[in-house]
Amino acid sequence: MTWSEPRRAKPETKRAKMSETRQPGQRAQSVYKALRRAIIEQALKPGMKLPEDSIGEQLGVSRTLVREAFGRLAVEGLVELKPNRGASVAYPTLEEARDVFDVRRGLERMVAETLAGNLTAAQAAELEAHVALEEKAHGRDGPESIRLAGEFHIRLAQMTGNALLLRYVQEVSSRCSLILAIYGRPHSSECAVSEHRQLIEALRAGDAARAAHLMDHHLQAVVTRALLTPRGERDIREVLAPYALSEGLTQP
Amino acid sequence: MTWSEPRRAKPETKRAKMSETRQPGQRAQSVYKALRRAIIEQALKPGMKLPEDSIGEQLGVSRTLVREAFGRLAVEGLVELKPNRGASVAYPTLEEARDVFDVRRGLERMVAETLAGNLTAAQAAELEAHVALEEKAHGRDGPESIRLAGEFHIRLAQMTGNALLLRYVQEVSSRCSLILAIYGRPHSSECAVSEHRQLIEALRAGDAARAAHLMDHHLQAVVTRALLTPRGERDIREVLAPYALSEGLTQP
DNA sequence: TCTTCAATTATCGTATACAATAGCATCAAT
DNA sequence: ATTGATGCTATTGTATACGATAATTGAAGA
Repeated sequence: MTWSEPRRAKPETKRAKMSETRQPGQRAQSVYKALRRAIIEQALKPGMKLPEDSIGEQLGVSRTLVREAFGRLAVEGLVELKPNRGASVAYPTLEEARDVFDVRRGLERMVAETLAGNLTAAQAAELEAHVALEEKAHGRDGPESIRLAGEFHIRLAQMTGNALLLRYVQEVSSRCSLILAIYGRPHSSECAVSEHRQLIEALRAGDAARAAHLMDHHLQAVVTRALLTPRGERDIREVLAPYALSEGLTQP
Repeated sequence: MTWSEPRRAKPETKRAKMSETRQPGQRAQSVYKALRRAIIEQALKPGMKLPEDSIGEQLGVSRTLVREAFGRLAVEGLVELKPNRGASVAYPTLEEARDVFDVRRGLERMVAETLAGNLTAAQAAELEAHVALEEKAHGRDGPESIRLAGEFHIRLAQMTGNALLLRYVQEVSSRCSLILAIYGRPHSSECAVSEHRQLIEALRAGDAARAAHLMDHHLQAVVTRALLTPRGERDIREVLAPYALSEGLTQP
């Protein structure tokens, strides 16, 4: 590429945003995001071993960056990091699952209370549009439906304008995906569309108490619809874990 | 070292916990904890630059481990990580500060609601004892008083038995320390002892609504007592930040 | 044939090496 | 004297190297 005016320095400093020029730290972020998505979409299944070498090789980076990503994912509870035994996709216990859902209910209640009466017209419209999408994708296309339902909650959190609240909601949402992958029914509808509709209505009306209440019960419903169903202990892990623990052994 | 019974395999697997034998990953953890404490105790002041080399040298580890610690601390919002410019102790804006306090109020309300009516006698007694300590350290020894007040909230979170809730409360507490270091009054009493006493009483009585309400107002009081006092923009940073931002510059 | 021990291999934990970038100082030109 | 360019230095981003630990496999003995 030739520059018509190579003498002037300033225009160059503006970091050309060409697709080729990846700024540093970007690749680490990419690894993190790739793994995160893979876990949430269950391409990497709960409990699966995550060797640093093979993953780095696959993604075209060194172990260093993979390790960095593991660190972040471990903080978020998506991978487990055992000393000298490496990383594996987290396999939350039922107790941890309950903890996550409890916290999630609390956080999303905050979201509802914050948003009640403070939605702009544009925001309300966007939420309605989102629910419409959910309705369209309802019966067919299971994964898409699940993704949309999750996104609804994320959008709500974003609308609060509270960055920390958003981060926490994202984190518990991710972990809920994992949890439902393990303990959820195959076709639990996740979020009933009508419940989302009612919630929007309450937010619009500025009825904080009702909005919070709806959100709380909505998430509670998700739990009872999906969770609480160890579905026949489909995994030997679940069966053996208590025995292993009582013997002081670590589950493989 | 000689083993009297080297044939039996089981006793060996118990990993001897000799003080000399540091298990791997331990050193990384140590670096993390050291930096965390240093930041919270304001040995490392907000905005201070954190060069990887010097810190690693000081702590006797390589940049690798320092970097790992930075990653975790960045997730928790205690350090800021800018590409190619390294790490520095976080310097939360007033807006971020408000976000943190809002989330904290929500989280601790959860704690209060969870604990109300569920305190064992032993737990109640421990809390009373803690408050007694706070009272003793009230006037004198500022730092100690602040530490105790913070610990009270951590102990409450621990008593819920919800590991995730505990982690979040710890995180927001850390960040609140940073925030108060920047925006707090020199001698804000932080937590009024009487408010802690009232809270314990409500928890004991099982009055969830009153407990939540007390907690909420207690933390709100902390904010108004301490925060909201940019104390005369004592730092040029605060003054220049908006201008720098509007010009796309990053504050040094 | 089954158990037990030992050697091998795979993988991790940490340090170091090397390349890239940003900040700074020096110096020339107007 | 001030402004802008240019090379130097410090520090970061990433990869690789090496020692240490755990998994595995194979062999030997019962």
